[in-house]
Amino acid sequence: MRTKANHFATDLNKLATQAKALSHPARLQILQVIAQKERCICGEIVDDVPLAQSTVSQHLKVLKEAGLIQGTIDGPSVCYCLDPVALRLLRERFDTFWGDLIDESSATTC
Amino acid sequence: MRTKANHFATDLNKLATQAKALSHPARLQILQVIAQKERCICGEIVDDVPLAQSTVSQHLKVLKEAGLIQGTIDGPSVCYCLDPVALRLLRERFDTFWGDLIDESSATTC
DNA sequence: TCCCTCTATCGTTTTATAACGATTATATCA
DNA sequence: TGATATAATCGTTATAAAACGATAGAGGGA
Repeated sequence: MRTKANHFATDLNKLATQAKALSHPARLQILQVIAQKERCICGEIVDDVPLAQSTVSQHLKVLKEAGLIQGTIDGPSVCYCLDPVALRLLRERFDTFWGDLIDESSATTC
Repeated sequence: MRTKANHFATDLNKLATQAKALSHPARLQILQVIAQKERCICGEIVDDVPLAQSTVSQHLKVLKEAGLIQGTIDGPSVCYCLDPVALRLLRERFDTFWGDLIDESSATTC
């Protein structure tokens, strides 16, 4: 799609990009699985998520490109773990956004 | 796309759906504009956002379907405002999700 | 009534997503 | 070296998303 993403403020772009990484239940579940196991390889995620290996790999790529997880090569497999710093930053980004919204609109209705 | 959304837990589906509503910078900006003005009509948003009227209307529909804003007919125009309850709920949903992730992965790397 | 304003919807085009099977590349192990 | 395991990538298909112009419909004023 021809998104006019460059016409918007950079902080909104960043938040939107990372929100998009969170916009699929499989990716949310993958994050939970990684968190639960602390670190794991792709195959373990495939066992827990009702999707084909190639699809899981694709979702992992999206999460990695959003900077939410890290993957390091470990022999024949790849070890995935969360990126705690990025997640904390994202959480703060969201909190700032909520603050902007909710401070100003205390309880207004229309 | 043939999303297997029904194969995932309902809370993950709900969070993913609302994250998707936040996954475009225009929609984030629209939320900010509404919050700033407390309530406003579509035309005011069109003035603030670099998109055509029909595109803004489409984004408003997405936000309304996600339950994040409300729109009531006001004469010839439509008055939009945030849904503070829904936004608070969404924020809590996110916070629960962050808690799940970050409690378990204190500072693990791979 | 006629015109004007406002916004939703329609139709269209372009691009992105989701999903899968099949293939490829890289390591480890025998 | 050859076989196996692991995961990324390729190719394909189907569907959704983003954007716009044009149109339609509903109200309010002259």
